[in-house]
Amino acid sequence: MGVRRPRATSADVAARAGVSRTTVSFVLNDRAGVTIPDETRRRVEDAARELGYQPHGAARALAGGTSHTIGLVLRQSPEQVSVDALLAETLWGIGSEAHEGGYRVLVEPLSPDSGRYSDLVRSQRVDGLIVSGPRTDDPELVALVEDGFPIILQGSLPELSAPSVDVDNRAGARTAVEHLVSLGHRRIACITNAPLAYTAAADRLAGYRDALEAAGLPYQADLVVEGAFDAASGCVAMQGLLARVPDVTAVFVASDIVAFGALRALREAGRRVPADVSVVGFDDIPLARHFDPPLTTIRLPARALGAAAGRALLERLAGRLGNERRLLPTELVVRDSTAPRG
Amino acid sequence: MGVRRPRATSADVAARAGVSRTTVSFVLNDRAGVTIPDETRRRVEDAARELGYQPHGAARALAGGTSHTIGLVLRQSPEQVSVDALLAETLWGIGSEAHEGGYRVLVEPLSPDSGRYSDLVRSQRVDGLIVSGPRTDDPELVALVEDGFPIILQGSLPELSAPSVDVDNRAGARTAVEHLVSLGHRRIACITNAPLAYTAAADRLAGYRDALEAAGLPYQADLVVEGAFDAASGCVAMQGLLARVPDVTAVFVASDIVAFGALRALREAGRRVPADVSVVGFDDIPLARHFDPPLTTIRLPARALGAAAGRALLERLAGRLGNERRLLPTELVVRDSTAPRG
DNA sequence: GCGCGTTACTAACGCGAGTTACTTCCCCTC
DNA sequence: GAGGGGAAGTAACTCGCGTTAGTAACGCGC
Repeated sequence: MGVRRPRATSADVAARAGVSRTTVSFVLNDRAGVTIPDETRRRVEDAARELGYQPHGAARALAGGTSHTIGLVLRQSPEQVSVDALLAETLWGIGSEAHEGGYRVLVEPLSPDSGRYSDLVRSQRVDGLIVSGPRTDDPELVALVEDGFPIILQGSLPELSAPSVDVDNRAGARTAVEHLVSLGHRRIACITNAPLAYTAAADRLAGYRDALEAAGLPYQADLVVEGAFDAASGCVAMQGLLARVPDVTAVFVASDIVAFGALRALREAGRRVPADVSVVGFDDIPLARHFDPPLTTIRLPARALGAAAGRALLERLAGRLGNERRLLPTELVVRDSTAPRG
Repeated sequence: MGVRRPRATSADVAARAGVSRTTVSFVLNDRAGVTIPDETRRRVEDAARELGYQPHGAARALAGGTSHTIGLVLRQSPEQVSVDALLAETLWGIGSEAHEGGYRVLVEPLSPDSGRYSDLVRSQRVDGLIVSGPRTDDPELVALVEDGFPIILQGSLPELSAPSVDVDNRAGARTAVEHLVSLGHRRIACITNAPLAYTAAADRLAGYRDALEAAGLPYQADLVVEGAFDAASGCVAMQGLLARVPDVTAVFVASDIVAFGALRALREAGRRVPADVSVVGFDDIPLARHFDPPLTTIRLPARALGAAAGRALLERLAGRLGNERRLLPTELVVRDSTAPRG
C-alpha cells in the first residue's frame, strides 16, 4: 500500500489537519515553550498517522543542522581476525543504542592504509564518529580530535586525548592468570594475542605481570611468547615454549583464536589439557565453548562494548562531554581447559 | 587546520573563483551538455581545493533527490553465528563497491522480530536496500518489493521476485560430495547447516542429493541429519549418526562450525579423521584451516558476495534493472580431513 | 545589416523541513 | 475602559545545493 510513491510532506499533514506547517513541526517535535491545545495536537497527530508521514531525512538534516547519523569507522587490519569474530555483536550494540537516541549508523570499512573518512565529517553526513581499531599514525584521526569533533575511540590509544571505550584488558588478563595461580600453578607462561605494538596486547601482558607479582611469582621473560592474531602463530609459539620450558604447567593465551593453535601444539606434543597443562584464553568467541577441551577464557562483552561506545558518543553529542576513558569489566568463564596442578 | 569550523559552501567557492554558484555546480558535477572553458574550470577547481570544499551531504540530497546512501539490513537471527563469522568480510565487499559509485552504507542491524526499517525508506535516507538474511514472513520486505523499491536480497528467497545475490549453495555442496565420491566413498552422510526451513540448508542438501544421483548412489534418509547453526548441534548429530550407521566412511557437513562439533564427536567415538572417516565442511571460516585436522571445505567468497550485492544494487539505481538471481561460484579447498576410503 | 546559433554564464526557484518574529484574540486586573 | 499578558497560530526566512530558464556577447552566413 504505497509505502513509496505519494510521500507525504509536512505541508500535506498541515493541510489535512487544517493548521500551518509551523504548527505541525511544533507538535511533532514536541517543542518546549509553546502551548498547543490537546484538540489541535490530536488533529495533527491523526493526520500524520493517516498519511504515514515520515519527515524527509535530508530536509531535516539541512534545516536542523544535524544529520542524526553517527559514523562507525573500521580501521582494523585484515589480519585481526578475532576482531571480526565479534564485530557483528559490537555492531548490534552500537546500532541498538543509536536507535534509542534516534540515530542511524553509517559504517565505513576502510583498508588500513587507504581511504579517507574525514570527508564524511566535512560533508556533515555524520554528527560524530566511533573509530574502531584506532592508530596513532592516523593523521586524519589526530586532526579531527584536535578539531574537537565528537569522536569515541573503541580500543586503547593512550596517546590521544579523546574519550575511549574499551574492555579492561589488563584486569581481564590478571583475572585469567589469578585463576591459574589459584589452581596451584607456579610456572605460568603467556602467549600474547598480537605483537606488543598493539596496546591491547601490551595491556594483557601487563595484566599477566600484575597477577604474577600479586602472587609473589617471578616474571620470566622466557615464559612469554608473542602471538600474532591467528591460530598458526599460537601453534608455533606453543611449540617453542614447550621446547624451551618443558615443565610448564599452565599457559595464558591472550586470544581464543591463538589459543586454538596452542591447543593443537599441545595435543601434537602429547600433552593433555588440562591434565598436564592448563590453558586460559581471552575473548570467549562463540566457538570457544566447543574447543577440545572447552576453553576456560575471559569473556569480552562485545555487544556491551558497542553499546557503551554508542552511548558515549550520544552523550557527547547531547553536550554532556567528558574525556574519560571507560573500561568495561570482563568475566572469567571456567570450562574444562584448566585444572589444579597435578 | 580547521577541518571543521569554517565549512566552505559552494557560494564561497563561487566568490573565490569569481563566478556564480551555478557555474561551480556545473564544473564540480561535470555536467554534460554545458560547455565551460578550461580556464574557468581550472579557477573553480582551484578555489574548491584551496577551500577544502566538500558539498553538504544533506543539502545535496535534498536538492538532488538522492541520498547517495544504501542501506544494509541485517535480519539474521542471533543463532546464525556462522554468518557473523563472515559478516565483516561481506561488509567490506559492499563498502568498497559502494564507494566506487560514490555511495555510503547505512547499516541497520535488527533483531529478527522487531524493528522497522521501512521508515529508512520513507524518510528517503537510503536510495536502495540490501537485505541480508531475508525472510518470507517479513511484511515490510514484501511491501517494499511490491512497491518497486530498489532492493537486492542477499540470500535465497525464491518466493520473492526481487533480484538476489547468493552463493551457489547447491553446486558447492555437490562439489563437496563429489570430492568424497572421487575418493572412493560410497556411504556418505550429510549433516545440514540448519533446519531445512532455511533455503540455504535445503539447497545444500539438494546439492548432496545431486552428487549422489550423479554417482549412481542411493539417497538414504537415515544418512541425513539436521544440524542447527552451532557446533553443539553438529556433535549431537554425529553421535546419532555413528550410533545408527556405524560403517559410515564420509560425512558432508554443510557448515564449518557444525563440522567442528562433528569432528569432536568423531574424536570422542575413537574414529580417526580422515583415516576412518572423511569430513568436508562448508563456508571456509578463517579457523577451518586450523581445525584438527585442517578441514577440507567449500569456500564461500564472502567479500565477493558483498561486492556483488553492492554492484547489483548500484546497477539498479543507475537504471539498468533486471530481476535476475546471481549465484556466485564456490571453490573446493582440499585440506587434511578427507582421504581415500581405507 | 539582419537573423540565427553557439558560447559563457547567471538570476531565481525549489527541495522539505526547522525556526524566528509577529499577529490576533481573549481574559483578567486595576 | 485601558492596559497587560498569555494562548494559539502563522508568514516568512533559513539551511546549501541542483536545476531551469534566460541573458548577453560573439561569430558567421546571406
